[in-house]
Amino acid sequence: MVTAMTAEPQTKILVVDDEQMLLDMVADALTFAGFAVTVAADGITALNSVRGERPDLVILDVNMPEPDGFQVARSLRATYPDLPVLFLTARSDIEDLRTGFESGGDDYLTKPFRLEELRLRVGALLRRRGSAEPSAVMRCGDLTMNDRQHLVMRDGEEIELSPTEYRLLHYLLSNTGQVLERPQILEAVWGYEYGDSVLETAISQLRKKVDAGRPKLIHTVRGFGYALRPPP
Amino acid sequence: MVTAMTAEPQTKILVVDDEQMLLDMVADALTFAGFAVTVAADGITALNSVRGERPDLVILDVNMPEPDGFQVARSLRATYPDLPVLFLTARSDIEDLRTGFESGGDDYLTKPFRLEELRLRVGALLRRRGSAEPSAVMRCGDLTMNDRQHLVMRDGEEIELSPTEYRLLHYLLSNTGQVLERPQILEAVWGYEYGDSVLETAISQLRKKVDAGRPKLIHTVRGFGYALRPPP
DNA sequence: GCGAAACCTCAGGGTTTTCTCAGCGGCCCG
DNA sequence: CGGGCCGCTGAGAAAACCCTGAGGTTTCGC
Repeated sequence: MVTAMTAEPQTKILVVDDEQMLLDMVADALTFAGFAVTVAADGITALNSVRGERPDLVILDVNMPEPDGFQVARSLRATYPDLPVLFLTARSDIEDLRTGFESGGDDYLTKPFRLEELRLRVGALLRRRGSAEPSAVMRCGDLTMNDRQHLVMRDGEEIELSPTEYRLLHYLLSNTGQVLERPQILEAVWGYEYGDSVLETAISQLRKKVDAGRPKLIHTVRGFGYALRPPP
Repeated sequence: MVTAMTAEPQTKILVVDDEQMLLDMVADALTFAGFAVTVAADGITALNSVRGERPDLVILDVNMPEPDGFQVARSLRATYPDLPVLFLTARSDIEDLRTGFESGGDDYLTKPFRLEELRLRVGALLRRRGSAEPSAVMRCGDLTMNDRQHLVMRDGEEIELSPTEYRLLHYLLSNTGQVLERPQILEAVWGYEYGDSVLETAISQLRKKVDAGRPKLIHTVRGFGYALRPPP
């Protein structure tokens, strides 16, 4: 791997677009502006790339096959609530705009756009985010999750989780104390179009691993949803 | 009659523009969207207003006499680095855009724009800031309800409620002091097509848990309905 | 390709919650 | 003072809600 030898921790940006030409253009412009740019041509690749690369910002084309930009954003939002997302789209439809912001986007740029404007908006988003970087370890009682190392521990013992279980717990942890309604969780962790049973099964599994014997952290709030709460 | 969605402890927005008509339009739209809106017609007034009102977000027209939008923004940035700023402008000049972001703006919208888009962008900025976080605690005397945590307490003690009881109390609390007629409550909590008996039973249950021994909060208004009132 | 792990669906069963109903008691007005 | 309306409350049946295990399919690693 011959990537940058700069000692300076470069800001990483992931650009996702299935249109090769646009992808190149955007990537070049941002690279020229001094960012470390990674690219992905589809949603799945993008999600994997985020997991691996840990970019500081993601630029998403809305109009893609498979998981479109919105779906990718929702998925990201579940696991990385603080990761800024900027949408690119050809349609300037107000409906799209709404969908974009509702799936957790931070900015929205319609094609054709000036590369300069993109650069400026990226700058504004990054400036904001810089100030509020929390530690990567989340906690609730004696349960901890180190997201960088992908390590979950309860009372000193490591807990092994499947990907879905991990994402679910991550979502619960990043909203500790709050009661989360089922559709909300489903949307964040699965990305909609699933029934409640999926959630219930996952919760059941998760409890077996997390709340085994020990005091309960995962609480059912009948009629509403679930909540992660410390014991006292 | 609009049957309001949620009564958030309102988020405050300051709108600054020297064009009266536009100012009104924007202010109205945001008020309708549920924000507490303050207005200012010039930069100086705006700066004073920020000091006094502590808004959660500022919308600035760029093109104003005296201190223009950019100058106001720079001024604000010095004292309130975390206060999000959104620019409005007639010129879509790239130079302006640059100046805007460089003076600390967080977003930039060129006229003409759709009010809906403004609303969405405002939402996105607030979400980031965490300001959209409604403290979400309602109160009546020594009774409190934290809606996010689904936690109801009276005089320091936790009270456990069933879903219906919770929804009912939530509705009463968000209309504290008012006399609510039965059909109104039924529609809000049950969604009609039920008889009065259902309400009466629920009220009865609720009283047992909320007004146990202590001074009455839930009052019957004979011939009309019910009201939640703090003791004198 | 093969096997294992992960995932979704589905149905059975235990609990809690909610609705209905009917009797009781108090308030208002004649 | 008494009748009639209105609202309160308890009990039981019905419904809703949630948990869990099993089975079949897809995904992933080797």
